[in-house]
Parts: sequence; structure tokens; C-alpha cells
Amino acid sequence: MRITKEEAADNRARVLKAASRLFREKGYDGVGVADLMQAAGLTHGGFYNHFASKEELAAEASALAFEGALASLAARANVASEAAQARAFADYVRSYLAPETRDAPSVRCPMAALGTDAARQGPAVRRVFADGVKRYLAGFTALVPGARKRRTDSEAARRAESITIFAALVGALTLSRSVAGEDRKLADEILVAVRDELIGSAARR
Amino acid sequence: MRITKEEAADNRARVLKAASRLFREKGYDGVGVADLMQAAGLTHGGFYNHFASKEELAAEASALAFEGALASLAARANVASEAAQARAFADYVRSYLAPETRDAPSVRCPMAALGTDAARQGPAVRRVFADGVKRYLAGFTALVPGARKRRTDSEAARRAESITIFAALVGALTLSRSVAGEDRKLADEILVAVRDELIGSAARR
DNA sequence: TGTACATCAGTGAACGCGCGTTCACTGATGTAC
DNA sequence: TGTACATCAGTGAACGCGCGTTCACTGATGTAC
Repeated sequence: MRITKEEAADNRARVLKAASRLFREKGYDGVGVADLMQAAGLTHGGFYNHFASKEELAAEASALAFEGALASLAARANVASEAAQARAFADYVRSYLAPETRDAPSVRCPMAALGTDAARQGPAVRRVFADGVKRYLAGFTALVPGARKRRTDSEAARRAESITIFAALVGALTLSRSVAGEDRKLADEILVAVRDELIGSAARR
Repeated sequence: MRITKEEAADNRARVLKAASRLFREKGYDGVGVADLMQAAGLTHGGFYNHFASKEELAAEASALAFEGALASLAARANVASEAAQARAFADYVRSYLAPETRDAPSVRCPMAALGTDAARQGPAVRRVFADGVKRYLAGFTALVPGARKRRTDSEAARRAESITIFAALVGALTLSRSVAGEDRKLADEILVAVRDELIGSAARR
């Protein structure tokens, strides 16, 4: 039952998208090839028509997740006025640390969802992460306000500050998720605390 | 070949300690029961003489890892002078974000090593994490300097700030580890940036 | 204190299961004429 | 444009492997007398 080239490409894309979500939700080892194919409406046997191995898919799926993360940055960066940038930054922090984000890892930040896992994966996945983190940090630095106010600051200082803020975002999401199943109050407290600290601290500059 | 009660208790403790390290290094799913027993010099069959299941061991091993983390906090907290507390805080941050810490997850912070994994584990492990994070945050807040200088600050503000700082520590370690295998320069930059930001920002208060 | 026996930590084979991967097969698509 | 055949995406059974867990067995320890 051979199918159209476009259909095949479509199927491949659906497997990739499902993988990008499922890996973030359950971890690389938490999802099997059969699950992934089923999520795309296919049977497991055809997997190797599209991907050389599960690890190759994991690398491609991680890259797709990073594309999404970078796109969500790009959608908010490069605004005109300083006030608009401050708002864009605050919006981004609020969205990143929303309880809905914590409860939907499958469509959110790959670094928070798969960061620890990625370090234990093979070279293909690790390369995607190294590249993705590098590009993400560059984009995030552009989103952090303060460039105009603190003209004297070096680029290096801006970057160091941006890295720290992003680390706080990743850590907050990780911590909140790790306790959310048992102590929702603590999980929410973590998100609110870091959100208010980061937004408040940016406004105070 | 029955053995002494003390020997048996010793064996159990060795399995537990090995598990506490190996889980942090390779993740809960990255280590098998046979590996754990072998690390303690035993064969896999006897595992169930000591633990009801792998998950129960995972919960106990996680609790042991948290004990270590809490002990490392306690060793530095409760100092006499404000200057001494500032130094203790800076030392802690330097140690937490040292490259050696990044490269030795098996003996370091369970939240950074297993935070994402824990959220996907069963209730026993999740309970240990919820309890551990709660206790750790309380201990960490006591370590963060500023209590004396900012007398007007509420306890809530102190706590929110401490949570943010700790989130930055966890996030920095996670990000650094996720790229360390492929881009050591970026991995080091992340550690240095967050370290200097946190220590500098604490000193400026 | 000495003896007889029950206990139980440790061993290693075995079980069932799910995993990543392979394979023979199907049949509609793509292509050569 | 029509025909004949090669291609190849998808199917589902099968493979080998490692996993968590169980089990019959061993023999020194612990205990009852």
C-alpha cells in the first residue's frame, strides 16, 4: 500500500511533532518507538523508513522543540520603545512561569523539560542542545531590558545578567514541577516568588 | 550462606548509598537493579530481601541524597556575624556552581540531578521530593545574607528572594550540564556568569 | 555451655514483559517506454 | 496518453536483549532447649 510522497512527508512530520511533545512530557526513555508511531496514526514497523534510529529522531525532535522556543522569543523581541521591551520581558516571564506552563511541559521549554536527560543522551542529541542553548541565550539576552538605561554596562555584563535570569526561570520551572504532584501550594509559591522577583528587579533598574 | 545481622544491615546501607549516587548520575531509569547490587558487591537476586521494589529504593535513595544536601547547608548556616554569613553564602554558591560540581552530579544536589525525573516517578519518590525541596528551601533561606541589613523586609520577601537565588543555582547547573559534553566553554560561561551575578548582587545589598 | 533446628541473606537460573530493530510481504505510486 | 514494471511507505510478526521480579536452593547464623 504505497502512498503519495506528500503523504509520506506528512507522516514523517507528524511523527516528529508527536516526538517533540512526548519526549518533553515523558523524557527520552519514557516513550517508545511504538508509542511515537501510534501518536502519528501509524504502526511501529515503518519507523525506520523515516529515521535511522530512535536517537536520530530524538535529536531531530529536540531541534524542533528548540525552534519553537526560539520562535516564542523572536515573537517578543525587537520591539521599538524601552517601555515596550520592559512589557515584553515581563510578559515572557509571566508566561514562562505560569502554572499552565508547568503543567504542560510537552509544549514548552525543552531546556527545562529535557535538560538533565539531554546530558545523558548520545552525541546527536547533545549537539542539538549545545547549539540550541547557545542560540536561545543570545535571543533571550536581546529580550532582557536595560540596554538603554545602562549605557555604561558592557555587553558581557548584560549577557551575564541575562544568563542568570534565564537560569532562574529554568530552575523555578524544574523545582515547581518536581513538587507539583504532591504539594501544589509550594509549587505555586516557587513560580510566584521567582516571577515577582525577576519582574520587580527588572523594573527597579 | 547466611550472614551476620550487622553484615546484612551493612549491605543494605551500601546498596542504598550506591543507589543514591548512581541515580543522580544516570537517572532513575538509567540504572538497573543488577547494577545497583553489583555496585554494592552483591548479586541481583537478593535485592528484594532489602527493598520491596525498585521504586521504594528510589524513594529511600532520594531521601538520602536530600539528607546530604541539607547537611551541606547546615554546615554553613547559623554563623555568628553578618560578614561571616556573607562569606558562607558566597562559599556555598562557589561550591554549588564549581565545574567539579557540574561534572560530579552523583554526589551533588538531587534537585538539579533528578528534579525533572522525579516529577515522572511514582508517589513514593514524589513525596520525598516535595518534602526535601520544602526543607531545603527553608535551610537555604537561612543561609542567604541580608537579614540584618534589611530589617524592614518581611520574612516573605526574604523567602521569595532566596527561592529565586536557589532557582538560579539549579537552572545554571542544569543548563551547564546539558551543554558540557559538547561546548565546555559555554558550560563554563554559564557557571561563572551566575556565580558572579549572585555573589555580586548579594554583596551590593 | 552445648546441641538441634529454624531462619533468612545471598545466589543464580528463570519468568514475563517491553523495548529497539529487522524482515518478508503488500499494493498503490512513480516511472520508463 | 496508455501500459508494464520497479519502487517503496506502511504492516505486523519476529528477533534478541535487558529489565524488574520470582523462586528453589544453600549454608552460616540465630535461637530454643
